[in-house]
Amino acid sequence: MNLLIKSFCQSRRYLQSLFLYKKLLSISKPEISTFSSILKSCSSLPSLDSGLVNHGYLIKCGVLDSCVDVGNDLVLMYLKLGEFRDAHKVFDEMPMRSNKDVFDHMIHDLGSNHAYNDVVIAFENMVEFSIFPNVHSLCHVIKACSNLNSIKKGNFVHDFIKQNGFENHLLIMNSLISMYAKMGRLDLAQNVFNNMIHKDIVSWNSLITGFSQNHNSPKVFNLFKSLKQAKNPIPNVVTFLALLSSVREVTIGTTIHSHLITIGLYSNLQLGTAIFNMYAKCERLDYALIVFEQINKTLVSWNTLISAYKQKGYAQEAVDIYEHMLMEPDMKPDSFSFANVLPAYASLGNLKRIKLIHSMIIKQGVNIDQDVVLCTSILDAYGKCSDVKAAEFLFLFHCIQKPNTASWNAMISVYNSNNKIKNSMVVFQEMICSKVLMDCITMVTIFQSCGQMGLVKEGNMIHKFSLMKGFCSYLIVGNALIDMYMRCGSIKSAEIFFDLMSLRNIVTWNTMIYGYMKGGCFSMGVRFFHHMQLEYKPDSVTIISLLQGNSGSFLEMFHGYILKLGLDFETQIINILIDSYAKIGNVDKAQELFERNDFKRDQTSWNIMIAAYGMNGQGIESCKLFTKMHENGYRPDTITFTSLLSACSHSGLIEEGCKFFDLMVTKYKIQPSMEHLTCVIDMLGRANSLKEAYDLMKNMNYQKPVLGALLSACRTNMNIEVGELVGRKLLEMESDSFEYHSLLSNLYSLNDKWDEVVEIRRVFGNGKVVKKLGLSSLNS
DNA sequence: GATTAATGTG
Repeated sequence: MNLLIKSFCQSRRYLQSLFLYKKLLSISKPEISTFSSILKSCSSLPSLDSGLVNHGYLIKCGVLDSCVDVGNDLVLMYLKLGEFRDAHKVFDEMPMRSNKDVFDHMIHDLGSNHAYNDVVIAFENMVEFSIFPNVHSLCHVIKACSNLNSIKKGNFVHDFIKQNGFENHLLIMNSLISMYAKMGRLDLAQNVFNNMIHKDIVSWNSLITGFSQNHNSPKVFNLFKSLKQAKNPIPNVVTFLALLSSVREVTIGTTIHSHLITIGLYSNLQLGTAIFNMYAKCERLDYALIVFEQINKTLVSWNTLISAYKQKGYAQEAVDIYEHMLMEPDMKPDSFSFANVLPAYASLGNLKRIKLIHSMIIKQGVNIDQDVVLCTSILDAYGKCSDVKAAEFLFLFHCIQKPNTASWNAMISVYNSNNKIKNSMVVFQEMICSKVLMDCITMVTIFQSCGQMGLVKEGNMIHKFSLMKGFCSYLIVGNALIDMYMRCGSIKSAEIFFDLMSLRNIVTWNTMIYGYMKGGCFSMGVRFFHHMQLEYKPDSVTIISLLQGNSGSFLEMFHGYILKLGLDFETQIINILIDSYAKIGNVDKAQELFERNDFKRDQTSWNIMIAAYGMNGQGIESCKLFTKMHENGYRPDTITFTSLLSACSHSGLIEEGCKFFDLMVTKYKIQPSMEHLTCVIDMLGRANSLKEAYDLMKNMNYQKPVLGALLSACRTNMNIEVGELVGRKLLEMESDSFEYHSLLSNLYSLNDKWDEVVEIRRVFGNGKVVKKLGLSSLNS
């Protein structure tokens, strides 16, 4: 029975342990170690009543007089229950206080269990009862304050330290530096550091790391210089890790890299990872890859590589690396790998893989409830692939434990990208009510919501809100604000804010130009284009912005600007020109640019030219170019096939299109995207093979937007058989969708199936369908 | 029993 009680307690089944304990008392006297389990149960439940009863029993049977451990456990129980006076009383009355530092023990216990709040409370009570903590406890308390991010509590501990002569204690001072640094109070950290008479390498490292984590590179390098001048202590691995993460220029990085080779630290695994991460951040993925190949590969280094490629926008490469890693023996992805690769799959629109990873995460027993970062990553991935329900589910049932700023932002962004702006606004309001802090990205995202729906009134209110909170002085927020006003058609408001900005960048100018051109104010757009050149050289985004709206008739004029600026050698800009000429139907000019001898074609150029032929009805040329692209050593990607399939579908090349689709799936292993499937449905629809299309969808797990397209195709083809299958499936997935109800009942009505129309109308309930279809006679 | 330490989400 004693054993069973202990095991119940260990598996956190405290009620059962207490229940069994009561039974045990009626039979015999428990073992000493059982008391400790029971006291733990009382404090964990928590149940003060049971605690008091047990205390009484322990006094009655005299255990407390003979056994110090049980006494300590009793003190601990009262402390955890928040009954500090009782705890102190028991402590005071203990006849054998051989183990005086029960409080210190407890702080150690609580600290190791990350119960930071309790650590601080225990410490405050020690101070109140004049029990002197030891050095170890103080270190725990400092760490606890830092994790709680409470400057008030931190100051309290610091005062205690000053008043009690711990000021020359190296460990404690180092902990204080680190605490202030983690709170972002580098001023206070520097103060502590300056006042230290003896400093060791940890003191220096704590401060340097602090500045490095707060993105203050100049300070990091200055401190390093001082450290070298002081000649003592000698920099170590930790120093260089901080240094490397502050490097922004590849030349400096290379210097450190070679220095590390000279002093023989290069073989250090952590440093190796930090070195190639540094190269990746300095836009030198080529160097990064070389270093990665040189060092011993660990899970961390793989994860870092995936993250580097993903962050630089190379989603396909990130995915390839991840899949390569899976092939390595003994390399099992962890939550870092998943959080890194999910956004890559999301930007490739690969819902199937996202679901697969989600199930892998569950199978591996990773607890996403405890991992906000991972949960947010999955949520966002679903959102980007239009699975809003899955994203909502994750937010509500997993992130809800502790959604952070990023989770909230992700949820707003999910609604934005799926055109559910009303929901974006609701989430934003809920976010204001929650205790989570907002940041610049929150503001940028919510301005996107307003801009997308033209909600100028709301946008204006949130503008005031962010002025109040001080977000408007950040460039990204200001730029988003201008974009919002422009999209809402409030050009005047955008201009006023633009004039007031104390700091602008090229994005600011591009946003203004984009807004003017999109809004049809061509002459203002051109004026800004000229004006910006006093400060910035136009980039590809500027050119795209110029070519917005119905500015096609100005294309030749803009082409002239580009020539004058000498930008006609930049691949990205030529790509845009090809695309623009194609869009106004001048495929010859597009072809001329593409075939120019000095044009450095890239993958995108080929994709764009394939699409250019396609949108002008020259599907056969698209197919020829596809072959040529292949001959030139380019591997077609998902966008190539989007262009190719839509070219085939536009030009009625049904057989070719279906062949390319098979090629894409079987040879290139590319997961069909929504666009691919929509093209295929269109083609099969023309061939009146909608049943085949439906079977294809079955293998794609029925993605809603694609099914919607299929239903439309059925309506066009008057195919009631397949249409019914698809329509019913869609309504099964989203029964309240007006769009699907209306599509299905439209199909029925076209086939004169009026009973079904009425049934659909009855299920949907509010008569909207009928009204929209102009069938008001049925309403009466 | 203790202080700095390579990879993650929007």
